[in-house]
Amino acid sequence: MSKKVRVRFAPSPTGPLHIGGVRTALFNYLFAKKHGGDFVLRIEDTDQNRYVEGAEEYIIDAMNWLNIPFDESPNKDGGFGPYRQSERKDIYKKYADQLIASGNAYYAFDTAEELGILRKEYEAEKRTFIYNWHNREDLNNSLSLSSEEVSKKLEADENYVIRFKSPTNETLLLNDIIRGEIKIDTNVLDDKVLFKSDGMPTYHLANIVDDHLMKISHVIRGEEWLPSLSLHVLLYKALGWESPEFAHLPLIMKPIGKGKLSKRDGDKMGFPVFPTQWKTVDGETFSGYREDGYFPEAVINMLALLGWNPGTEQEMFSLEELVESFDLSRVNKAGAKFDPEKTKWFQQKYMQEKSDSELAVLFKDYLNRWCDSDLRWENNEERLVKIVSLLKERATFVSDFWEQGNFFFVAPDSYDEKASKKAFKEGTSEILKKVIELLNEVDDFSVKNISDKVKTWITSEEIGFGKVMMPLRLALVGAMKGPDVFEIAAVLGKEEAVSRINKVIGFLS
RNA sequence: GGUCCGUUCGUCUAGGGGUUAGGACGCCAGGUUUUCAUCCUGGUAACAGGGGUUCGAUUCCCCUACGGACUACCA
Repeated sequence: MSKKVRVRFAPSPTGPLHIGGVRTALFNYLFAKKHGGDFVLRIEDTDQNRYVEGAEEYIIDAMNWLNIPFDESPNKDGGFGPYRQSERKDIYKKYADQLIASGNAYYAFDTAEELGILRKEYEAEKRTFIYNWHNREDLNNSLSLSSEEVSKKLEADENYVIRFKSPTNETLLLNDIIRGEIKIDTNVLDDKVLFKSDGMPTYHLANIVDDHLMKISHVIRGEEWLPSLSLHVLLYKALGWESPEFAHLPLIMKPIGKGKLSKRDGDKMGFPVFPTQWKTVDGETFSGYREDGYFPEAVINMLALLGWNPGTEQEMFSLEELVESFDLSRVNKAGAKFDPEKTKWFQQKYMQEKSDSELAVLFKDYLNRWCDSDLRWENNEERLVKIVSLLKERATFVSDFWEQGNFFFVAPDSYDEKASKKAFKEGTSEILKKVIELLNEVDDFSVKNISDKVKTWITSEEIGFGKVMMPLRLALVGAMKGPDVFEIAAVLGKEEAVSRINKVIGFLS
């Protein structure tokens, strides 16, 4: 590649960035880094009506959480700014004028209402209304009007838009890195609005101008843009510019049902579609992966493998490994249904890979945030690391440490009903009293010492393990779950363990 | 409706003219763990249909069906 690789992620700040957008950003990032290029964030806010407060901050915050840094953004000028289209407003008109001068565009004075009525009429006759070569001479524009009339309207400050004059009878050969060659008959194209009556360019114009001015080499975007590709290529040609290369990514679809994943699907089906939580001004809340306890590595890994694969059987990828392996030619053409289960699986894998001390810090943070402050031992680091190590293999989220191991902090105040029936029998009280005796005889309350003591006794008395272990577990935990009983006892300490056993004995009598 | 894109297990996917069509998630079964989970082993399950081309097609071509996107002075 002779030209420096520069790609951009160009979201519109109309709300939170959903998982499909994140993947587009990720693929752009991977491609840029793979080729030693730049990754640019450009905010496409040419539609003032749809602007949502906080959306831009959301995007940056979410990408930060995911550890995908931008080389250039509104906060980090790399010599191609500004990076918000609203701040580039003055740039675009000149190019629209240039297109009019060269005969590639024209003024149109039809109002939105007039066109709306026309569309309805066409629809009623089961015809399709397209503003292009077949009717533009009959509509209200600088092609149908005399130049005097046009000048008069312009001087009178009448509202107008600038439309692209699509060529006729041409066959366009477009190239997409992922899809290959696409043939388009220019006669089916419509004369898209390039410049709106509010003085702002539409996406189409702004996009081309900015990509050119920012020296973007590759445009990697969602498949929903494929139908506009011909317009964009035509615009580059009309402006006399070299067109970047294009890659249109497959869409992410709903896990069940039809259509592409939309923002409300997540909370309806029980999984997040946003990287981080989002609250609307009306107070509606959309859940996010961050707040639901996912690690960013897990989200990235899952997203990378949605629509792309390395061609090997490797599934776990760090960001660095993704950069290393990524290749646009291995991106799929077909849309992919989103699978929340697979995300959970990745999360679990990353959970297992984290060190105990790292997890202890996260768990402590969780405890401080969500649990009563009078929890015993909460500030004992060593103990937390131990607890986390015992609980890790049965945890997917940090919150599972609490759900799976709250008995480490709080004595059970009830005993699982089903398990009680199985464990609490005639003679259980006597057995537990003996266990207390045994525990009291242990000086160094280590797992090995406790275990040896109790097991030796069970074997010599021929009582049967179940009769001892089940009530003991219930006494310490309150249910038939959790790590090894002796591990738990050791963490609790002699005093607490004995106290809990005594509690059961009291409960049984 | 029109235009364009697509179609391999339920899902994500590998493969590609001759394969027992491979992996992963999920699910099921067995083993380990004197609990639960983890873990291990095994199992279930797919080339949308019809025509060509070819000695041979899941793979190449065409048609149909189905799915998707777009069809705004939104991006």
